[in-house]
Amino acid sequence: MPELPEVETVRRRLESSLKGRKITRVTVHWPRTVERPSKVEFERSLPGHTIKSVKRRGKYLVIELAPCAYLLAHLRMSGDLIIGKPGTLVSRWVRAEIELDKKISLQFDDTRKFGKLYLVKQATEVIGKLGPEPLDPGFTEQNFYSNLHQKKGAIKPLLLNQSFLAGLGNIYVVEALWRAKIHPLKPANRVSETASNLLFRSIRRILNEAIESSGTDIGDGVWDAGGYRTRVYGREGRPCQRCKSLIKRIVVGQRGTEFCPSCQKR
DNA sequence: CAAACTCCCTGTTAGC
DNA sequence: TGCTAACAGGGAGTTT
Repeated sequence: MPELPEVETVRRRLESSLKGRKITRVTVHWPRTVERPSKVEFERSLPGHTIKSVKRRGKYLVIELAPCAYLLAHLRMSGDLIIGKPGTLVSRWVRAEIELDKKISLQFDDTRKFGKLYLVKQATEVIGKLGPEPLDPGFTEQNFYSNLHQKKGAIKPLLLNQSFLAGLGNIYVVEALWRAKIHPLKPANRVSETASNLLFRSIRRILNEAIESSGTDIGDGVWDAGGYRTRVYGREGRPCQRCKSLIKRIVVGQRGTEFCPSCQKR
């Protein structure tokens, strides 16, 4: 499911096609896909804008427009953005189509309808409360540890909290905790500085590797086109790749959580 | 403040 | 074989 590496993959794929294009027409097929403003406002306001840049913040795609507006997309579970031809839908699940000049169209493909589009004056209206960007060079392991140290809840739900750290979802949190040998239920404030530093580096390494592989191969026909192979996620009952113990699965914060019972101690 | 639950959805799968 | 119910998932919002 699209987490930071998958959104970054989409961003890289779209950037060159979209930059400099002018929006000519917008058609929304599933109104609830547009979170803000209304479907009608969205369709009416967007045409005439030109795309200045295509960026990413956490799991959001941030498209900067001229004059002064932002188009943001959150892919949630099954969303994808695909370049196609105007009027020719790339799948039966296209929820919105944004036609551009040069006869191309940006199509929001989303089987489960959880994805969202936003048209706002300021990007901060949508992404203002996000936590630090894990790959931002200005975000250090010292910053990470001092934030972590103040939290008393379990580490796993904390890492999924987008206002604590932006961009991680279930897959990469499970992978990072395994790599750093930390139990998903371990209270954040009881993670040592050494372990916190290792976790920080594990998160970065996993995200970088996944971006290089164009995302994960997990998913049932949706979002499995990447080459990143998980070591623990989705591998309950199979041997740990470090110690051969069998991977266990528990539920933490209503989410399935695989871990190695002997490598990852509480 | 933190944890638990609800909602939004559909394709897949386990169970009968 | 064919059906139904359960399930997965992100994250905002609500309740405990």
